[in-house]
Amino acid sequence: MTTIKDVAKRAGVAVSTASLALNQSERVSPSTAEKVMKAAQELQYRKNGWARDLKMQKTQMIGLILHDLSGPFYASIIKGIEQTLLSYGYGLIACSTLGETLGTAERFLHERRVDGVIIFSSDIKDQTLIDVSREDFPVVVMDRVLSHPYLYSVTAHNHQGGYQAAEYFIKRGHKAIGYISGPANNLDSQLRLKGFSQCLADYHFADVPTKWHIRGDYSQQGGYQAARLLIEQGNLPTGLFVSNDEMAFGALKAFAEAGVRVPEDLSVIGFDDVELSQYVRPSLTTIKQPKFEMGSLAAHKVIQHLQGDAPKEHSVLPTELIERESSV
Amino acid sequence: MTTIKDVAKRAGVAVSTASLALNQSERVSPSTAEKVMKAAQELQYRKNGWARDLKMQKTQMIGLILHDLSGPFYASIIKGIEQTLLSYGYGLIACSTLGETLGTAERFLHERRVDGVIIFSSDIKDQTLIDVSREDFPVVVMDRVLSHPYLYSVTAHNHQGGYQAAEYFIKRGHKAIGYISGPANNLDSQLRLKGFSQCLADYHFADVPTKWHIRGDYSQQGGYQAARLLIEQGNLPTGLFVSNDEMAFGALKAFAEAGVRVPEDLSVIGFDDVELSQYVRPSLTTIKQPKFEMGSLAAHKVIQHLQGDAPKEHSVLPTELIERESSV
DNA sequence: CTGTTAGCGCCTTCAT
DNA sequence: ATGAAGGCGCTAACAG
Repeated sequence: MTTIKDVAKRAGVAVSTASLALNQSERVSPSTAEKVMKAAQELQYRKNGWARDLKMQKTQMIGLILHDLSGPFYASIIKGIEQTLLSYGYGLIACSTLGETLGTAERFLHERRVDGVIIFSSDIKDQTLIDVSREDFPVVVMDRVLSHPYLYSVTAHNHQGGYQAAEYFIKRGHKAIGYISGPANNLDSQLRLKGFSQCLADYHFADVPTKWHIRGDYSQQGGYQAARLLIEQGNLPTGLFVSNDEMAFGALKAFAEAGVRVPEDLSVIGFDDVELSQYVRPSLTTIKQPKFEMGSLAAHKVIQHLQGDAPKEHSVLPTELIERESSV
Repeated sequence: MTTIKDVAKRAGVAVSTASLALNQSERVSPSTAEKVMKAAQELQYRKNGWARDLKMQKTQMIGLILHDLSGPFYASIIKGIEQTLLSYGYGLIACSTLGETLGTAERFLHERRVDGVIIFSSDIKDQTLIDVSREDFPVVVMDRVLSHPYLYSVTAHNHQGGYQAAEYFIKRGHKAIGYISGPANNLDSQLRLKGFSQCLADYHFADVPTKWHIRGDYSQQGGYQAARLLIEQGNLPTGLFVSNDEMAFGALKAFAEAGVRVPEDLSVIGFDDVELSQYVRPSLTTIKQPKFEMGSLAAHKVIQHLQGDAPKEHSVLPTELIERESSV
């Protein structure tokens, strides 16, 4: 392992000089600079980023903790985060909390390996986040709202989104309305349901009967199975709100297989507006979350905090119903 | 920023003792251990991961460099990598090469921030990989094949996959065959095309005429536009091979909109077997890459190398045609 | 069982 | 313009 020392020795200069040269400082003569560069080249020198960070007391990197690194839902959010971070000269490194053990995520959280983190994974407990956030380690959550110093949140207005879905059904004259919800421990899902029920109540409709309220897990398979359940009960609703697009895709598959026509027999509304929503057949009516903006805003908050600018604690971004072919 | 020194002082012990206690060593008496723990608690001590890594000369983390952190195609690969890494006690951190600047990716590559890397992004040049790989920094590429010490590769048998697609069309009696390829600089795409053409030649078919060979960019939009182009030419082929599933989704949308019936008027075959392929309508016939295995194998190679076990340099995994509704 | 000492690789005053 | 020395936070001999 060749270090800056080796480079200095080979170039015949002091370590400090080598350091300066390697960092393009002006304070070193062109000739020595060149010598150093040449030596570095010859020795295949690679700087050790962590040693530098240790000295500098910062990494210029923000950690992103996701439940599932590759969920389609995260796509735009990540882009939003990445772009904003980049514009401030920060890098993004991501990890997931998929495996039982929180491995890497823990290390980001507990070992000061990044300058701040953005979290979108309900696998991390509230208490952990509270414990871990501090003045020089801001935390932004995107899947819940937590009030604590150094802890910020950016979420979509899930309640509103649920409300919009219900209102759509009501205004279109649907009477028989069903709901496929997300994981029980998931706050987003709870809020969507709450908004949905609220709207039903506001319009003096009965709440969704339990036989039409199936719990899913936000996966395509889960949506498929939930829809199968609905189908096997006979007697389908005419409007079905599925609390995320992925499950909606699974549900659409199940309906297609069972010969249930969407939207003729059954209108389906999803949630998220994943890119693919417009590509499935029938294309999916859905509640859009402003994902790119959410990501961008989350990144802004981390950076602003790091720069001492005290950003707004909680931001809730509006949702929007996007009508496509799956509903009528 | 509270350090281990502060903890030691507060607990009234030496730094080394504190270190031992904090790392659950047996060599420290329960009573002192407790004192240390208590002090750490009170001071809200967080260990500094980099300092530890610096000392230990390893991070126990592998970097994953993707073109686009959230492409659906990566989903299974990431799971494969993650699971294997985990079983060896390694963590995974990922970054993308999306923004113009390779920012974080560069830092992984050049600054020894991880113990090894796995790469699936054609944004990184061959030469960079060659320069950067070394005995104590193994590199595994998944989007190309490179021969160099400390550089390993895991790919799907893209040539074979292309061949399978063509053979399917031929055996089903298709005479008019089209092709939507990927980005020009993409090796995978080139191989798929080559395999496809090879098969055509083997069966004494003419190669795909240029008017039916459209270049895409592996995105849904790209696939959509490519298909539009095909449609506007009038005169469609009866069999269309699209070199990845994402583009195929876009193409299916274009065909649906234009009233081209799939598979009655036109059979479509994709490539990858992304999870969603089975959920779109019509579900997509596609060439499956063993993504999970590929990821797992890539991870194994990094680890094996790190453990001094000299893994096989190149691995090419077989593809498989999965027939669904989009072809006949 | 615990403390002393010596770095890991790097950057940065402070001299020269 | 360059060099010497100190230290970031941590761990690991080596003594005691």
